[in-house]
Amino acid sequence: MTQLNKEVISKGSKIRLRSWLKILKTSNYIEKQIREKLRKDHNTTLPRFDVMSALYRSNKGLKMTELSGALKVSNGNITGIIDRLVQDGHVLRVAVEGDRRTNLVSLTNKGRLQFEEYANAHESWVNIILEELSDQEAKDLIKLLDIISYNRRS
Amino acid sequence: MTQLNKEVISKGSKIRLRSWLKILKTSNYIEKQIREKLRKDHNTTLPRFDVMSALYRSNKGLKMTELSGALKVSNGNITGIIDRLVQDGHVLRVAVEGDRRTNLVSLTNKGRLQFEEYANAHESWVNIILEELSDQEAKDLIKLLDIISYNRRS
DNA sequence: CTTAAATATTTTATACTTGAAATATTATTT
DNA sequence: AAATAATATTTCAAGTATAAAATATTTAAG
Repeated sequence: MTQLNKEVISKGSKIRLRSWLKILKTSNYIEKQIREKLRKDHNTTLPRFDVMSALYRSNKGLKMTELSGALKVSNGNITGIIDRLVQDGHVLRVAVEGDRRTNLVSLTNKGRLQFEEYANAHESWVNIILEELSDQEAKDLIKLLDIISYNRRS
Repeated sequence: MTQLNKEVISKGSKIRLRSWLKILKTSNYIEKQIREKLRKDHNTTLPRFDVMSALYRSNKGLKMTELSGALKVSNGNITGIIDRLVQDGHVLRVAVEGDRRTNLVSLTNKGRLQFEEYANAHESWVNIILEELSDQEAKDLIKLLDIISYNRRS
């Protein structure tokens, strides 16, 4: 390999590395603010919010495995989060007749109302955090990020 | 507020929300692959990699508080990670004369060599994951993400 | 100089997170 | 039908993460 080639490759390499570090930094920066808001203003956590969000979008409820699949986390993880949401009265585990392995998890009325509150607050926080981004820039950003996970398995 | 205004605001609102969800999804997607690679190929973890990376860039070592500040994590968190890195022989806690509260943490030779190995692997993983992104797109992406944290305190 | 304030770090309690092992149940194969 | 495979979930051990309390030490004020 020539010296020139090495440089070209190395240059492209670094800009992609920098892109990733920037994505990570931005993501952590936003995530941190949201976690803090959820904790302080609503006494909840991002994982619980995410689980409730997935349940909110489904009518009939979700199985544990469907939840872990949707949020791309481990099965064992979901168990603990659901345990706590059940304690809070936000979520219910319902036995499925015909298959005693499965539980269908769904929001209680309380959980449903609570999530709507969270979701409204969440949307306004995000708008404040991203207020410097124009509509067009937001669209461009989505398009660029789409390139990265274009041919993704999931 | 008129119906039209509501719509305009709501529209802008949603595109920013979608941007954030996309950033998060992309970041998690990449992070997950890197964590898995670090664990399987190098028997280490992302937090340890991050700590070693910060130490690698500093000559004289860093105080615990400087580390937690640099990585934007809690003080108590760093304690545990350093404990494990010390056990591995990758890192050293050196007493600072003149202030017995402080320890200066730095990489051992072993840790320094090890990190260089990690870093090379890391860069090539990132290049593979982001290979669909052209140099120009990578630059554009960075520019857009910069807008978000433009007037950031940190 | 001695109390009070500030700084540096660790400890603690709680919650997340993972992958792997264990359990339980259902479906399939012989 | 009995053994085997597949599916659904929980349990477990280890590591990460936070905020708050506890410790230790240094600095500053009176």
